This record gives sequence, structure tokens and C-alpha cells, in this order.
Amino acid sequence: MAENITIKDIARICGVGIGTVSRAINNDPRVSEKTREKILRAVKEHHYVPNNSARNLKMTESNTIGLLFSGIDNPFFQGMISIFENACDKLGYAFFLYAVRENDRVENVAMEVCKERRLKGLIIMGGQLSFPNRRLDSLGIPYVLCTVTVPRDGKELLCSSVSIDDEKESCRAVSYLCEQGHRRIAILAGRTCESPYGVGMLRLAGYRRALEDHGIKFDPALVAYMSEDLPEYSMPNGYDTMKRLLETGVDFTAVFAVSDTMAFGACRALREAGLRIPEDCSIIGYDGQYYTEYMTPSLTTVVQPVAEMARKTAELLDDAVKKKAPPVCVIYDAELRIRESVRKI
Amino acid sequence: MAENITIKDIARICGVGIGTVSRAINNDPRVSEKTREKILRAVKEHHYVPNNSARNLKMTESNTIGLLFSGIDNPFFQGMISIFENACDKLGYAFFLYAVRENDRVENVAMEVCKERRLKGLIIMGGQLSFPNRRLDSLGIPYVLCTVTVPRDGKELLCSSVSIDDEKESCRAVSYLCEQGHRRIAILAGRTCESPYGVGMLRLAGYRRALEDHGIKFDPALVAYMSEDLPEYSMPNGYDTMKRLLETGVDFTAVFAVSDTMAFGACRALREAGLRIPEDCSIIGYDGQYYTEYMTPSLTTVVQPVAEMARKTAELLDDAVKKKAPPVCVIYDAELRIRESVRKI
DNA sequence: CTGAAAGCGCTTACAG
DNA sequence: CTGAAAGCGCTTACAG
Repeated sequence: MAENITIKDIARICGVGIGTVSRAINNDPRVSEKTREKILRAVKEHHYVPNNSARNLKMTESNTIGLLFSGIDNPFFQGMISIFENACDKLGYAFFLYAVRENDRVENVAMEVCKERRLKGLIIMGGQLSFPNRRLDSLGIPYVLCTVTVPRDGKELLCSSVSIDDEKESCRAVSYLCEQGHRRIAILAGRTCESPYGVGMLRLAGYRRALEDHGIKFDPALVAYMSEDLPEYSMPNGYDTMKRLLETGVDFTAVFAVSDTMAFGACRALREAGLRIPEDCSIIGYDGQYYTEYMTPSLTTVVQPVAEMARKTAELLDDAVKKKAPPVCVIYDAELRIRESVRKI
Repeated sequence: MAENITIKDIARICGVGIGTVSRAINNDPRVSEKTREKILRAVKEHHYVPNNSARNLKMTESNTIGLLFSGIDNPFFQGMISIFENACDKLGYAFFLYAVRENDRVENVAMEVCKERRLKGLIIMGGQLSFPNRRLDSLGIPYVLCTVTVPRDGKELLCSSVSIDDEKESCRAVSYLCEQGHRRIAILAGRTCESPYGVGMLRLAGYRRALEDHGIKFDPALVAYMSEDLPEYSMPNGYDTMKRLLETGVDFTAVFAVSDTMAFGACRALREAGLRIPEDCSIIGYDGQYYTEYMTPSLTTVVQPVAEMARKTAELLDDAVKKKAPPVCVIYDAELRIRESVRKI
């Protein structure tokens, strides 16, 4: 193996100064064609790879945008990443992806990455964040949250975000169930310990509002909270939660699951109990994940416009970086995609 | 926002030298308790975050292991990442995760990351690699492939790898189908253009071997290759491929899909054609992804021992780093998990 | 167009 | 236990 070869070696080999090598590599126009060629040939021949640490250390600006995302195994984020990447590309930024590990806090990682790569802006997806968040604000660069809504503190907007209105969309989904004639509607809800701003609680609130709107009395016996022992919003948790509800013996004709993964697990539990979907029990999911279309029956679900959300996020960040635009909170409409898992009764 | 505060600032604030600050931060025992405390307090108070670029540049050793993985949206990799992380932790390494983007080549990213973080070793998952691979070898640090088998070049082993024997396991799965009385077995195979060492081809080879073993004549009409226009090994592709096969009108009583995702999509196509699973058509998947258990019927599939594979990968790399152990090629047995999607005829 | 030099923010021998 | 100094590999004014 070749020893670590540096810019100095290339300079020596070519008989030029290191500054010239640096310029040639970085496509600086102030290098003669001949010199550039000679240098690039040497670079290739000796497999020279620039040291990014040295580069980042010296560079004052990097024009890169970072995407910090928590939950590498959350299928909901799938596909969004490449959209961010393309969007940043089009806006002329380099793109740096960073997966926040379970034991790390978003804020800490943000600070580190920020210094290390001299980021221009940050996109944050997922993760537990509290607001107002001084640590994030002290970053000194614009950031926008995607998929997370920031609670408003009085009237002042704390930072940019793009999301959907979880309460409203849940309400719409459950209203649809009501309109199909369902009166006994169960919900597979978030953990009881979840923050009131967490999506689980917001979706539960939407459920309650829909019932109220349709003159149906809220029945606590129809609320099944996710298990604390299983991963949140996971299939096993959906299965377990549905099973527990079934065991209580309450009767219901429809189920609203707060995520597609939960719905998926719940379907299994329903069938194991001998119930057909949608003949004996209707079910509705949330998120609009790609696989819901291929389920049998295909799942009626609240589809989040993830592509648009990702694009908008990049755009907002760009505005903040280039024009120092003030924070905005963009809320998209979701779409209730009606498929086969709900029947009229 | 506080301006970029450096180790120098902390040193000035505390009235000590920068070397002392560096030692205090890095838990060097050669710092008095009093000084350390003073420094750490200042660090906290001023939100000092070390610049990793500078750190990496100066450090001669880092004791970190990198995981390069391609296909961030491949659900098969889900869950493996945290196992790698824990394994590295236990072995005393820091862990650096790097998602290779679609347009990047694994080798290039490897070289960059290697220099940047002074890696001790590298784990590579997924991605298109060719062998022998000079670029990877010129890295100068040990690396091990996980989930990818390296073709042997004569008798010399080119690098360490841990994987399963795709041909053998496919053969086993299809043999099981034969033993259940199936004679007309279709396969949803990889793309025709795939490399002969790609998993798609290996699994097809296993299928053919099983048929032969059971005295069943290979019928090309029963082979449906994945579409080139849809993402490889995806649900839509499984759906489309199954649908195309159905349209040809060939008859079959069972389907072997080369991945669980393909099987998932195929199930949908089968049902749309009015076929019940497994009454009218049996189906078997490959990989053992988490959701197969919650499908209805639950999917019989070839389960890869991903947790063990990840652990072993870390162990092999550790051996290579610490003891300069020569490359080994570990091949695990997969398990044919028999569930509900296959019936005896 | 090119080179010599300063310096990015750290770590690490080397003295004391 | 602590400080002053060298230097990691680059980029970037500054001269020429």
C-alpha cells in the first residue's frame, strides 16, 4: 500500500508549489492548462486523495447543507433523503448526511457537525427536541425542522418547520370512518407518557374531535395505548396493542391506527382473532408508506406529501441562508387515500 | 450567537496553556483535579465544542471503525446498523457510520473517509464492488464485507467477508417446495443484466439445482426476470414481475421470490388475479425481513442471521486490526422459516 | 499564471 | 502536573 500521499508529494513530483496543486485540484481557473494537466495526471497516477479534515479546517466557507436525521430504521424517512439531496444539489449546495445515533442528542451532534464541516444550514428530521431550544439557536446557522411541528410560543415563531397538521388530518380520517357509518371506532394510540406535542397525542386529539363532531361519545375503553416495552410505532407494537384491545372484549367496527406500521401489525392480530378486513372490521392507517398499497386489502391511510415536504424544507433553508428570511412554519395538507380496508356499514 | 470559540479561548479564560486544556478535555490523567475542574467548567459555560477536523488532522491514531453502507433505503439493512455499533463499542472502537449516496462509488468514499477519520478498519455493506479490487486494497487498512460474498480467485482469498451461501439456501427453499409436492414452481428472479456473482443470479442457480435434484425439468417459461424500469428488489417490481408472469398464462402452483419485498408485491398481484395464498398458489420469500411475520398469511422465507452476521463481521475486523489475521470468508447457514404461505399438494 | 508563507484548531512529544 | 512549540494537510491572501 502506498503511504499517505499528500499535496506536498504531488507538488514535489510535478516540480510546482503546493498552492498550485491545490488550485488545480479545486478547479481554480488561474492555472495554465499545461500545469493543470500535469498535476491531475500525477494525482491520478499516485491515487492522491485530499484530506477532508485539513480542507475543512482551513476553508472559511463550505456551502454545504447538513441533514441530521434520527431513526435510521424508520421506514417513514425512506425516500425523503434522496429528495433532500437532489433539492440541495439544484440550489447549489453540497449535501452532507448524518445519521444521529440513538444515544446521541440531536443538539450535540448538530454542534459538532456544524463546526467540522462549516455548514451553511441544517435540516433536522426526527429526534426528540424541546422548544424553545437554546442550544440549536446558539448554532448560529439557520436550521429547519422537517416532519416536526414547533409549538408556537405565544405569537413568536421559534424556527422554521414543515409538517402536516396531525390533529386535523386525524380528525379527517376518523370523520371518514364516521361517515361510513361507524360508531364504535377504536384507536391504537401513542404511549401514555408521550409529550402532548408528540404526534401520538395530536392524533389522539384529532380522533376525539372527530367523534365529537359526529355526536359520538368518547369511550375510553376504545383507546389502546402502545406498549412501553416494544419499540414505538413498530409492527410488533401494533400487533400487541391490537391484541390487548381484542382481549378486553369491547366491540368496535373500525380501528384508527396512528401509523401504518401499527396498522400492519394490527391487521395480523385482527385476522388471528378470526376477523376479516374490512368485512368484520375496518382499519385505517397513517403516513402513507409505500407498502400500504401492496397490502391486501390495500390500506386506507393518511398520506403525507413527503416529496413536497422535503423540497419545501430545502427551499426554506435556502431562503434563510441567502436572504436571511425570518422563520416560517409551513403546514401541508395530507391526503386521505381511500382504498380497500374500510367498508360502509 | 457566540462566535466560534476555540481551545485557545478556553486556555486564556482559565489562564492555562492550550495543551492543558486539550488534556483536560481528553481525560488525560496528567492534569490536576483542580485545573481539570476549572477547565471543564469553562468549557460548559462557554459551550465549547472541539473542532473535529482539527482533531482528526492532528491525531495519528483514532481507533475508530467505519461502516460504509450503500442503499440507505434498503430495509434489509435495518437493525443491522445498531448491532455493528454495539459490537464495535464492546471491542473498544469508536464507530463512524457513513451512508454512501447513489452516485458515489464505495471505493472513493472509502478512501476519503479513511483519510479524514484515520480509520482503523472498515465494514462495507452493500454496493457494487468488483474483485479483485485494487482500490480497496490500496486503502492500507483491513476491511470486511458483510452480506456480500467475494468470489475466490483460484485458491487465494481476496478479503474477509461474511455472508450466506445464496445458491445453497435458495436450493433449500425450492427443495422444500418440491417436497411439499409442487412441480410447477415459478421464480421471480433478478435482472437479466445482473452480474453472475450478484445474489439474483446465485439464487436463480439454487432454484435450478433444486429442480434438478428433484427430477423436475427446468422450464424457462416459469422464470420471470425483474423489470429494468423499476427499482431492483422493490415491492413495485415484485408486483409488476408477478403480473407479467400471470399474463403469460403459464400454470404453476408455487412461486419462489428472490427477496421478501418481491414476494410482498407478488402477493398483491396474485390476489388481484383472484388467487388465494396458499390455497391456489404457494409463495416463499428470501431475507427474513421483520414484517414477513405480520403478513397474512405469514410468509415462509429464508431468514438470514443478520445479528450474528453483524457481530461476526465486527469480530473479524477486530482480529485483522489487532492481530493482523489473514482474510477469512465466513459463510453462515440461513434458516428456512416455515410459516403459512406454502401448502402441501 | 505561480510560489512562499501564514494559519485554520487541534494533539503531542519535549522540557521543565 | 504544566507550558511552549512543532506540525498535521490543506487554502488563501500576498507578492511577483
